[in-house]
Amino acid sequence: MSLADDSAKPGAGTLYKTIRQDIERRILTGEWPPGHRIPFEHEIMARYGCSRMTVNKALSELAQADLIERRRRAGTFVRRPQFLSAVLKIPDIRAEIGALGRAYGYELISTARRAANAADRERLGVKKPCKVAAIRCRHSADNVPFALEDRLIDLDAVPDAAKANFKIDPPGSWLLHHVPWTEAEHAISAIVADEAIAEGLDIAVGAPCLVIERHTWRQGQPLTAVRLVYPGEQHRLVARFRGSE
Amino acid sequence: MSLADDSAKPGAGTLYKTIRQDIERRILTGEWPPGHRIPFEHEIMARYGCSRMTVNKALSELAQADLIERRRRAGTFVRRPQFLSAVLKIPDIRAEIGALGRAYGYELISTARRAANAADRERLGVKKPCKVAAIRCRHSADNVPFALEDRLIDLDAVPDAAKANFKIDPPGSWLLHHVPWTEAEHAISAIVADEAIAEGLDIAVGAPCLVIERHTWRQGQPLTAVRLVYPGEQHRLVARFRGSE
DNA sequence: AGCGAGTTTATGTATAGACATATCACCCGT
DNA sequence: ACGGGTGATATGTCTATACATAAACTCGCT
Repeated sequence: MSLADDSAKPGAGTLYKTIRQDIERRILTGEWPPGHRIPFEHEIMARYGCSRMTVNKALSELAQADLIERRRRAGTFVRRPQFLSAVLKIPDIRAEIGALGRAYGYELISTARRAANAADRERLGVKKPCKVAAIRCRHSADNVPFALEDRLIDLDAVPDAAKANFKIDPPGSWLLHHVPWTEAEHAISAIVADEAIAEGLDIAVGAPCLVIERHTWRQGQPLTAVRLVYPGEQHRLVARFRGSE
Repeated sequence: MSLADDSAKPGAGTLYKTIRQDIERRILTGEWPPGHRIPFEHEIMARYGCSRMTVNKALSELAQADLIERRRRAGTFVRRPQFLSAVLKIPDIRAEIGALGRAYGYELISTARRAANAADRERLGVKKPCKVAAIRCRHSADNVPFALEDRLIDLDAVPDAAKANFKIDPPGSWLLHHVPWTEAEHAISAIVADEAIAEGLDIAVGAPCLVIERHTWRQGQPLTAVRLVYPGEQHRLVARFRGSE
């Protein structure tokens, strides 16, 4: 349209991305604070001299990323600051250690297959009787203990797990590559090492440990429950968050 | 129309959502495993009797959610299993306690304003001299200590913080509502309580504690660094992940 | 065989127009 | 004042079409 800024920034290449980034920038710098009403689609389309669908695509993506909220008839608004959230990536331990450039070691401590007792069912969150596999193992990096794992697998939900050989491959890696999941829940807490943990991790009794408990489901059906214990002062979980790439 | 399955599932309401969910279901159940090529857009549009733009909208959203990968000329493919990742929501502590239905208490322990010393600059990650605010405070729930907070704020980046009154409102809440941020990094670890922490949290020396260290930036500029210490056996961080709603 | 140019193809972006739908704002009657 | 009906309006979905672009494939030349 006529104005000098028509050239705009070619930093994006495509129009809708330019629009999206322009709006994102205004939100992130605080120029448009939370609650602020963003111009209507027809205003933006006039401003950039494009069609409504193009504006709509930019705004839809921002809405999908939870940066803005759209209300029919009312308009589009900058969302109140979300909870400070972060994507916590908890990779397969073998891959994690490999990524650190250290030698991965794995040791199966015990394995059992049994009909689920009350404690197993409670832990997995299943009501009906089922068979489970119970596995304990240890991961190490450069021959230094890295984490202890205590896992239950619902063999009715994951029958293939009965055939898998966990003497060589850790169950976490096997499951991640063979079993699709739809929901996962992590709980992170801190404990002090008791005698068994101290011995397993080669640390002092009373040393702090980080505990991650993870439950995984597929379509509401429990698959596995795992408890990982890390030496707390040596291990850190790091999560980084960027406001939509 | 014509085919029996045209009725499909009205569970979505709109066509593109139906398409999106149909594909999502096939991926999540493993019917279309990682690496599998999804039908071409023209095939899907024939299958549902709709226009290409509608199919494209469904696929674009799945691509934005990282469930599929699209390659020109080659087609659309189911992505390999991502890292087991979870969105860890770390809310403002006041809101967190309020959500638990408990009474929030806040106590300012100490506050200082000074030119940043070497340790401050190291911790914030700034190189140039600047002024900082250093705040220590305690959060409690139902009069039971909940967390200790030790925070640095870069006053050059957040000049308004100099005027804020942290005697009544916790700095985390104030920052969350007044300062837009673009990047955050969390590190989670476990420690045992030393004497100062034990006294502050009213727990025993040697008890396990969960530590969250958070750094926040705006456009690469450090804003604040905070260290939160929680009683480790009472507090759990919970993160739940669903495969795109 | 090896290599480069041209062709094909699936996705990527954009358009103008249409109808649907949720809601807010206003007006009107009680 | 209050409640209900009604119209205006911004977003939500969808279509049919067009051209751009990147990458894989084909083919022919050396």
